[in-house]
Formats: sequence, C-alpha cells, structure tokens
Amino acid sequence: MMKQNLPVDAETFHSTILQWFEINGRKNLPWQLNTNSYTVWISEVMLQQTQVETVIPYFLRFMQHFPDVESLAQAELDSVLHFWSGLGYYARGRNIHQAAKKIVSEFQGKLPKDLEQLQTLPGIGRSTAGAILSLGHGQTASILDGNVKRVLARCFNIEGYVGESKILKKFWSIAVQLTPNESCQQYNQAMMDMGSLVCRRTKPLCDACPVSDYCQALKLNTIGLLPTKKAKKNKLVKAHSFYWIEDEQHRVFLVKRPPVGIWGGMWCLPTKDDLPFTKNRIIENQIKSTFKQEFTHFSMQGTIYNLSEPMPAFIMDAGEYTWYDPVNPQPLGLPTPIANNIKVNRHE
DNA sequence: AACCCGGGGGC
DNA sequence: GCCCCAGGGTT
Repeated sequence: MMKQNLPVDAETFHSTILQWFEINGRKNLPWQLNTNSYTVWISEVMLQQTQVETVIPYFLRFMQHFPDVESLAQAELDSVLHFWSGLGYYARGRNIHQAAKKIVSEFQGKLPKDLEQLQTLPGIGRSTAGAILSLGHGQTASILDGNVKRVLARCFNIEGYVGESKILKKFWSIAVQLTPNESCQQYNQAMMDMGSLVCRRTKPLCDACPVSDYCQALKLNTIGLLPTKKAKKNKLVKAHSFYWIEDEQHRVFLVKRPPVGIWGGMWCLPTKDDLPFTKNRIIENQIKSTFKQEFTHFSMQGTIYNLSEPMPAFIMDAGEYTWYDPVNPQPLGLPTPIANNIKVNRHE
C-alpha cells in the first residue's frame, strides 16, 4: 500500500493520545470490565450504528441472557432478536446469532485470532475484526470506525467522501501507519473516545484536543468541512405526462391511482396508462401547463396536455374514475402539484 | 427534515 | 466494485 508522508511523527502522536486517554478516556463502560473477545465482539457490533449511551442497557441485558458464545449459539433466533429489539438494524442480531453458531462449529467456540478468519463471520468486517483483535485479544490491529475517521480526516486534512473506495483506502492506509505495536489496545480505545468526546461532528472541543498542535484542519480552518459529506445525489428527472379532459360542465376527469407506489390511492389527472388511446391524439401545442415536483429519489417534470376531443365511450371501462368539479370540489385526496394545477387551470 | 453510522447483499 | 439498504438518535 502507498505510504503517505504524515505531517507528524507517529511516536509523538501516540504518546500524546495515550497521555490524554489516561486522564480523559472511557474506562468503566460495561464491556470494559471483565473484557474478553466475546464481550468486545457483542459490544462492537452493537456500537456499529448505535451510540454508547443507548447500547449500555442492551449490552447488559444481552450478557445476562447470553453470557458466552455457547449460550448464544444455542438460543432461538426469536430470543436473540427479542433482546435486540429497539436497537435497530436487526440484521446485526441475525448475524450475531449465525456467527455464534459458526464459531462453535468451526472455531471450537472461540473467536478466531486472525483478521481474515474473523471477517468470514457474518456481521464482522475489517474494523470490527480489528477491534476484536486489539481490544479483545491484545493484538496489534487497526480500527476505522466513524469516530476514528473523523479524527483522521481533520488531523490530516483528508478530503473526499469516505464512501468512495479510493478515499476509504486512503483512510485505512493512514490508520494502519499510525497503529502502534505498543499499547495498541489503549491507542485504539483512545482514538474512538477522542472522536466521540472531543473531535465531535458538530461543535468539536478543539481547546481540549490533545493533538490540536498537529491538526491540519484546525490550521487550515477546514474543521467544519471535514469529514467530507456524501455528495448530494443528483436526482433523476423523470418526465410525466398528464391529460386534461373536461366535460360540458367543466368538470375534470380524474382517476384513482393504484394503492401502492407514488401517490398511491390518490386522485390524479389521467396518464398514458389510463388513456392508452391518447397516444396518437396528443398535439404538442396543446400543452396546458407544466410543473416540477421534487421527490426523495427523483424530480418529476410534469406536463399537462389538453385533450378536448369528445370522450370515447370505452373510457368508462377504465379503472376507478370521477368527474371533479374544481369550483365545488369533492373531498378527495389530490397530490399537491395536481391540485395546484387544477386550481390554476380550472374554467371559471 | 436531514444526516449519521459498518457491513451485507444484489447486480 | 458500486450502490442501496436498514432504523434509531442527534441536530
């Protein structure tokens, strides 16, 4: 892996971090008492997407009922998920149960002491494997959780979203270079504590930071920009056509949309799907109006076409429909852009 | 309401 | 290898 020149001497960095940890680090969390690879594993998986304070009671209950790998492996999945209930990301609970069975059947009931073997267990990736090795087995191994990423991003001014594989490799490269052979356990714990207690996502406590002297982001005033956020995904713009059909009383033809999917169950101007016969009858200059509606995953560019020809009889075979009087409207659910356009375009 | 978080899984 | 997903907490 490409070596990068770090703007700080690694040993100086370690001793500063460890010194801070002695005084300020977390040392009395439930999984830090009687620590073993099993407690590290369970707590680290719980901590993957959940904060320390939330995890504590779950961890204690879990340990009471599943004190070791064997008890977990023998448990019913329902029981495991029961004690996971409320933590979220229930795949973690399923994974932990599956992994326990595998540990019993393939690893003699003991968590492997090898990075690659650990990662064959469901729910254990590179960072969690590193945590189990360093915190649980006292070995030298690197970790890279969200807190460590934040500390590294700022301290070494690493730009780029960590979701990109290129950037992730860069983070791992630096994390590995900084991982000390001495006191690796304390160092890893210290980096996580630093990230969550000092180098916080918002309102970081730079005055209390042990490495503020080396912090590139502090020097460059980029703390607030790092770590780089996920780029706003440019949404797909989808063009949708709607058709405006009026009867003699200037009522507008609406159809009820399918119960699921976008605007499920709402009343809407008909689309091509509702009026397949429209295909050859649309004349471009008959556009009545256009609108744009933003959704989470896409933007809808809507075009409403006039369709003033006499209604073919077979339209009555269409799905659920109604004639909607915009002046004295029925109490129906209409999507906002459709309702707005009907209001604007209604015949007075 | 937007954003965050490690790993799994589909493609 | 890339992208999306899960869900409760924080801001």
